[in-house]
Amino acid sequence: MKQEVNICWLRRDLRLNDNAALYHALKGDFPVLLLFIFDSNILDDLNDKKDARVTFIYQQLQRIEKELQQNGSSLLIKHGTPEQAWQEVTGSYTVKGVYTNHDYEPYAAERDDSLGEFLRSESIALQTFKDQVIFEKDEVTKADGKPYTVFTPYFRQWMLKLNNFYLKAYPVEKYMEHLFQTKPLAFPSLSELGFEEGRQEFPSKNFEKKLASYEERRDFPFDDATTRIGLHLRFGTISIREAASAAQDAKANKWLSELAWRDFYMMILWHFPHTATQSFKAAYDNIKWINSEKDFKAWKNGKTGYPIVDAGMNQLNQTGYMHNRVRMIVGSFLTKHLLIDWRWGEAYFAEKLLDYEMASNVGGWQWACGCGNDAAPYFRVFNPELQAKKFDPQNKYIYKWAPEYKEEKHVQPIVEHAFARERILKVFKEALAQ
DNA sequence: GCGTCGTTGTG
DNA sequence: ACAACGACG
Repeated sequence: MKQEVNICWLRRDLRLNDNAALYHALKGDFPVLLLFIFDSNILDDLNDKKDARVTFIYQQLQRIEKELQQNGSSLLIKHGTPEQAWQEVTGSYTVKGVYTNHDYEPYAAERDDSLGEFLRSESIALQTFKDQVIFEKDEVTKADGKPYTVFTPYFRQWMLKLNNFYLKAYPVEKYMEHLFQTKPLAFPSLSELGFEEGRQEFPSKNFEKKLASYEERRDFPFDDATTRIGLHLRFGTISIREAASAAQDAKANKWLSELAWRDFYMMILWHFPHTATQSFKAAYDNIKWINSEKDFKAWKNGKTGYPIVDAGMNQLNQTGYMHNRVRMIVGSFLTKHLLIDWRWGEAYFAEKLLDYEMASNVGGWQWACGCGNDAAPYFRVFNPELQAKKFDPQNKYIYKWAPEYKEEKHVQPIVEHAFARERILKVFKEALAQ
């Protein structure tokens, strides 16, 4: 005899508190069973079997399972394509309704569209909610209803619209007794999923103490002045509402604006999904990239001969993290000094960054290269030495991550700055004239 | 008919 | 936080 349940499908919202879909599910008419799918469409593309992000997700699910068991419930875990997984779920339970939170990436949007179709054919309602941003796709628009493509006016509107109601937590705790009551369900091991335990150390969720000095110190990569919550926002282990209210309480407007950048890029990716793989400014896809494999390898391995670039790439390779100021420098260097396609850099960050998030990563790379909406102009070429002098004046960051530069004998730069600058100005000008 | 005051709903 | 609504005088 199949049991009647509402399903709440967790994806990038791995928490039981302040969760929009879970709140609405628990207020529905049937007991709520939480579902997580290890999506083979995504996992099969990961080359590293010790991918730290998989380890992180796995740990978070273990924590959620513990919380659910304390409330007499258990997490339903599936492994396979979403189609297969949903066939199994609807085969084992009488699913009365499905609740899930919006995901704005092109793959996710397609996946959820086809789930909606499948559920409709089974006469099951799918209800979806805004959860991972403060304002989503159509909430902050120009007067004519069209999406903003420039951040500054977008942010002005975003701030005008912000009020305490949008920052209020969904009181999920009050409705926990509406969870589906069950003996613990099967919990696969990491190796059954085809993975091994990777890096264990993850940034803490204790970000509030960083807010006071954030604006003043955020651009100095040696300082531990940024909050490092990108990973937690990526997987929803910190609620965006909690983050934004903390920013308001601390009057940390610069940091709040960074949360708005995140909303902005997700909104852009939703309205312009082609920008995941193509330049926002189409003319920039005419650029004749050199795309030297040798130079790309040198960049990846921190062997460009530019201390700040090499230090950044070493930090990324060793920790899965790079300070944002340095992300801008290495991004500018790859695209403008080496004339390598921003997509190559984007893909490398996607592979390495613990806090990888498509909208922000694509947005950041297109910004660095100049081909994005509201991007740095193409003729602004970061001078890596001046950037280092300004933001790492005592070489503390450089010596920490690229100690070889403590030695007197210098590594030969793979390209000379003045030459590279002239070259890129010419190449970009030609491409944009077409 | 109209201003005001409390209540309700909203993400 | 704010708007919409309805009761009240």
